[in-house]
Amino acid sequence: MTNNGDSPARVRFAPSPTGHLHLGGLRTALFDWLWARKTNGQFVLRIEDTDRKRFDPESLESLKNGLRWLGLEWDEGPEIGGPFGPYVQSQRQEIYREHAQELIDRGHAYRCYCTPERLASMREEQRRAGKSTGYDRHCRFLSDEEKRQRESEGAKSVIRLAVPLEGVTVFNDLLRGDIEVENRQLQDDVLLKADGLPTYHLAAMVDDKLMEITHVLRGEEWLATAPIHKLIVDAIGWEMPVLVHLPVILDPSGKGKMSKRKKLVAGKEFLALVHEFQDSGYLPDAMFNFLTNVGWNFDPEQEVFSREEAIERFSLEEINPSAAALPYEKLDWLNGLYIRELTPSALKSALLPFLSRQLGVSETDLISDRKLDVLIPVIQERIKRLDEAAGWIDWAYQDSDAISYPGPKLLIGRKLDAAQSVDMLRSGAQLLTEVEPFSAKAIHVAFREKAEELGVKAGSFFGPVRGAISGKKVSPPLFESIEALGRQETLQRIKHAVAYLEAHGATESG
RNA sequence: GCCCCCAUCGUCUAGAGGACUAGGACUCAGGCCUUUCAAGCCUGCAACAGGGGUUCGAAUCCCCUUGGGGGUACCA
Repeated sequence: MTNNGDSPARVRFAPSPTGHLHLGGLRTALFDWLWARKTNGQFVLRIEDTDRKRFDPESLESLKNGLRWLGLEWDEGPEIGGPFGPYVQSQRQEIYREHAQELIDRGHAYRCYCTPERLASMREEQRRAGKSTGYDRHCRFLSDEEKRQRESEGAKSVIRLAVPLEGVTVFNDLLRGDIEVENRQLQDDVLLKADGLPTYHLAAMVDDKLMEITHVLRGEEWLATAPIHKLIVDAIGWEMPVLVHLPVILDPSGKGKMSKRKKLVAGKEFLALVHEFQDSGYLPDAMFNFLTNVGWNFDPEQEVFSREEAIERFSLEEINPSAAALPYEKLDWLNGLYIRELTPSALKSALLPFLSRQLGVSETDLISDRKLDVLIPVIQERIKRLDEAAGWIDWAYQDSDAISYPGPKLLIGRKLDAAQSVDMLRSGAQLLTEVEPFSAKAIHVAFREKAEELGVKAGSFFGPVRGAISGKKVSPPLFESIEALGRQETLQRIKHAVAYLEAHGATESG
């Protein structure tokens, strides 16, 4: 029964388009994809749009974008088709209806005429009586006479599964083994709704069979309904696919299932939706690496690995059945690692949309901007997310007179007073008017020599200049920054800083 | 309430009866390096939920308790 990885598996990711894809869903898809690739099988994308009330047309794009972003191309499904289509459940209504009818014919299902109102009041009564809620099977034992009566009245009906009144249902979960549930704990769940559309229970079982799915990977929230699925499959006379219930992903707080809402934990905002991670500048490769190691472990001694390595080693049996919270800090660390491994030009193109948006400069202007070529290599090891780059270099995109100093202190070197700092700035300016070529390297050498000549520490000398050109106390390495800015602009800023210090610095000292 | 699942450092995890003085990673702390900030390197803090069994021997197997999670819809 267990597929150990040699025979090609057919797995499916079957999201319902009711909202944006979140990381839990993406992780399920990732494991699906990994298993399909590992076994040289197929990864099928199926859209479970049987809930007309919650349907959100935009979410379909979000879903597909998320999968593609991570590099999880599907072998069959929407847009590309395949031999088992259609892959959208709303286009398969007739198939479900036939199977529901077959179930009725065989005595495993029945029509229920109960109104939503009756069901609601029934539940209300059950609750009041302190009993557990559940359908009371009112219509299951209707006489033929009564049924004819309802039909002639034109009463709306649903089709419910006739769960055996006694006995136990046993199903197998690959990670947890056999699980037994007493049938009296089960409900006569609805299979076909009044609008003619199936519920998940029916639709998923029918499609998994018809699409020849061998392994079902799904969230643990489905574990409780697995007996129902086993009953349905048994009733039709089919075999169950291998079931693998993936552990739920918890909120960063470790409390409760991760929701699609942003959560504030310890004052920090945590992301949950795939597009949010995309917009924050997480790299697909980093996310792939990260997600693969939640619920499964590549190698306890090796945190970083490629997709190919992951495919090679992945196995279903090794999946950890216990729920896990996402280690966000580890994601940031990994993302920084992947950013550092990029070539400067690859990083530049990855950065373009972020910089353009945050700096207000068009992408085409940025592509030809020489400043970026100098600055990107030096901020590469300083950012963990792509959206952090702008904060490191925004000063280079402001006009010199737009640079505002928060106070004289920024321009005063360590262990120096304002007057001495002015001297430092002037020395620097003098150096910069003469240095040739105007490159980080040459500037560095000149500044070093000057610091020695003046008998001051490098930090005392460089600090005021850094403040002068960037308006910040923390900035990218000084000499690359100066090179990026260019001689004229740098001198301009130093001049401004000197003027500022002379006007405001009299009373201050370092 | 009832049913089901789960349980190793703060977090992600390794561990499938003796190789465990419980390993790795992130975070955090300290140090080195250093023009700020990073990156890098080194060191350190930190866990088998509790109680009973089984066994010569238990983080590993069984039971109970506790804790956490999921389900309890004409949602998926």
